[in-house]
Amino acid sequence: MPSTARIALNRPLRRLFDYIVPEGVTLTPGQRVKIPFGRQQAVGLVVETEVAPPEGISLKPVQSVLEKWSALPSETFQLLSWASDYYQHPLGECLFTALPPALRRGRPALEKSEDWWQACGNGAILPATAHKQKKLWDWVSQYDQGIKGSEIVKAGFTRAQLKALHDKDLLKPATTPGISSQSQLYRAEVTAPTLSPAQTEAACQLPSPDDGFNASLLYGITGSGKTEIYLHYLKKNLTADGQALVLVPEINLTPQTVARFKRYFGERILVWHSALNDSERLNVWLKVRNGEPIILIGTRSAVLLPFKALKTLIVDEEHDSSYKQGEGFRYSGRDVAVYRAHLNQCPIILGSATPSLESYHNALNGKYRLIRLEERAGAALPPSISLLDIRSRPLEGGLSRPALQALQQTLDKGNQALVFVNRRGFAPVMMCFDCGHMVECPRCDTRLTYHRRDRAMRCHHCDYQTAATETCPKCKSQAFKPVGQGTEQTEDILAANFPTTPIVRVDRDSTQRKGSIQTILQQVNTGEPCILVGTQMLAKGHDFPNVTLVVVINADGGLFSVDFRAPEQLIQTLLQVSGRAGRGTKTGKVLVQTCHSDHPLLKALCHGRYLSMADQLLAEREAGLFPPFRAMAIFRAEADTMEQSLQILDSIKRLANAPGIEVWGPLPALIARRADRHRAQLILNTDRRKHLNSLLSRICQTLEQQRIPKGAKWMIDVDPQETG
DNA sequence: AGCACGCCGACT
DNA sequence: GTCGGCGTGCTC
Repeated sequence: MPSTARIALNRPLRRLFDYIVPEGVTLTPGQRVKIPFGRQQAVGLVVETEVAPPEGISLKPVQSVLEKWSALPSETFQLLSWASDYYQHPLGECLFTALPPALRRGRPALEKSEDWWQACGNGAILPATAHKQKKLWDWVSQYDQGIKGSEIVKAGFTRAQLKALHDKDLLKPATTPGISSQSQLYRAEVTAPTLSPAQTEAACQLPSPDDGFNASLLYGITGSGKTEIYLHYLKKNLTADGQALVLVPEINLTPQTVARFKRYFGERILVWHSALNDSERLNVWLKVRNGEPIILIGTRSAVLLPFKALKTLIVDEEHDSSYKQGEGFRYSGRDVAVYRAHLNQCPIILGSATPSLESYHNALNGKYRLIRLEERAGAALPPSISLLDIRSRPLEGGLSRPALQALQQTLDKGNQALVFVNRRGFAPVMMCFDCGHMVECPRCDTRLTYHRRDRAMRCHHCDYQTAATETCPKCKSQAFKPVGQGTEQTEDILAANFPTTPIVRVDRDSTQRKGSIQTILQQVNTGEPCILVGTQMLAKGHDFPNVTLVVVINADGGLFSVDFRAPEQLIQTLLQVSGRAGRGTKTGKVLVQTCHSDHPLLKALCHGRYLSMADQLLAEREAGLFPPFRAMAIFRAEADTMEQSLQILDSIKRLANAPGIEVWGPLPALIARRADRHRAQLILNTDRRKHLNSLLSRICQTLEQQRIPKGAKWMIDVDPQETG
């Protein structure tokens, strides 16, 4: 009697499909197979073997087995199954995200561009005139396991000769799996970095790898040297045959960061990020899968890779919101990393100068060990932060007199300054002072941002743009003016006030135009006096040793937001950007312009104690019944009309009626219409996470059975980052 | 997600 | 009379 295997496909289906396992074939979970599916053929991943065949369905047999080994070793397979259930995303799609694109498409698991060749047939049949081809055939023949195409080219043959022999069936692609050469010696001779007394003390508190699962929250203020601690930890604790994963936000994965790790670990360092092409991804994936003792520095999705010998995890800037995937399989890279460490019984270090309230809460309740590093490396002191009340003060490009004076003084001393503006473009709104008209996006419920450099009006929520006009498009009045500040405007005002000083603007627009952020920052790296103007981009991951003054144009945006995470995010951003000041031996100063200088949060900011602010914010979260005290999930819907979206969510609300589950909504999203799609959401909130998970499971299963109106879509977001 | 089957408008 | 629009139904 033939056995039956349950197989997952890379389709948005919350179900699996059963196939007959051919005689003489044994399958294991995570193994790649080719299967017939409807009229097509597809790549599948084995989920379960020896299952009872369903009744009344005639099963098709597995067509072929792509490799003998499992693409997803058991620990990785368990991790992905857990994530599929936790985030309520179809198992098939979750499993396939752990494969590089080439393997998803059913390509062979061979080092790509590293094509392998084997000799076959008899080279003697070649005519005497083809002596070069004969030579190539003889040469390849000596390698029983096959040889890489690149080696063939290196040996002085051409691709054309290779192809000629392939056509004559004298060479064939090698079928050996791409198990490449095992461990070389990796920079064992370079010793761990020297730590300061404070760093040493922190490092001593980190767990030994033999302690099994152990999560540490490394709270290290900016400039305290967390990276040295990571390097030191890996150097001291990672054995020669172990693998390690260092997760970083995309923006922090710079050549400098990688170079720093390579100084200590040489070729043992590999990277994983969005800029890799398919063959690079495949090659890294194979090394990870083969258990080569690598240290992988990667962004979010690296946490899903099939490590064979993972011994240590590090999540740098663990508070960073980019760890949460914002679409499709909406997992949190940080949270999956913690679960992975747990599965693997290995240590994990979460590092941040501004820990997330979730992680901090876990540290307070003893789940994580809290390690504090509140001293800057070297002689540097933390920057002093002060508020600048701008009520009834005249502003120029958003800058008050005292701020301009402070900038002047900084430049006079030969130092650099940074001006933080939270909006790109020239002005976030164009308004007519005669008829009151404001230019809106025709597809979204938003205003168009004025980009003066390009004479364009752009929507920052879709790709709409139109030419800017001199007069009001509605009443043709001349009294048509920009309202509010953007980076372009601040740049202009600074240029007018400091005509001899270089002004360097850093935002998505300027970096897109001039290539990388690195090129733009060359100017700053000279150390000569200059003023940096920019958005969020400046707040993360860059060191500016000569910047001694940071001016924050306006801090009030996040103070009264409807999003419960807004205050936390505001404080984090302000502290991150403050951390740019006074990195070298010079003490930094931060001026925060605000209309609410008596706001408790901003007052606390001046005392610069992040954890005491976090305590305060946690108390507010607890009072408001928000995470991390409660579990939260959001159903979102989008459709051609708001009625449709609300209707879908209303039907979900009926399904969600269960004891202990609070349901808020449905309500239109903060930006209700985006790219002509009408969006709404339904919030589920509870103190019973397990209960919520099984409820979500039932709802999603039911929803999948129901048919949804044509243009409409629903999605589920567990532990949402954004509630707007 | 694909992909086919299936019924209604403008073309050789 | 056909080509093709995308509605809906299914994939072991």
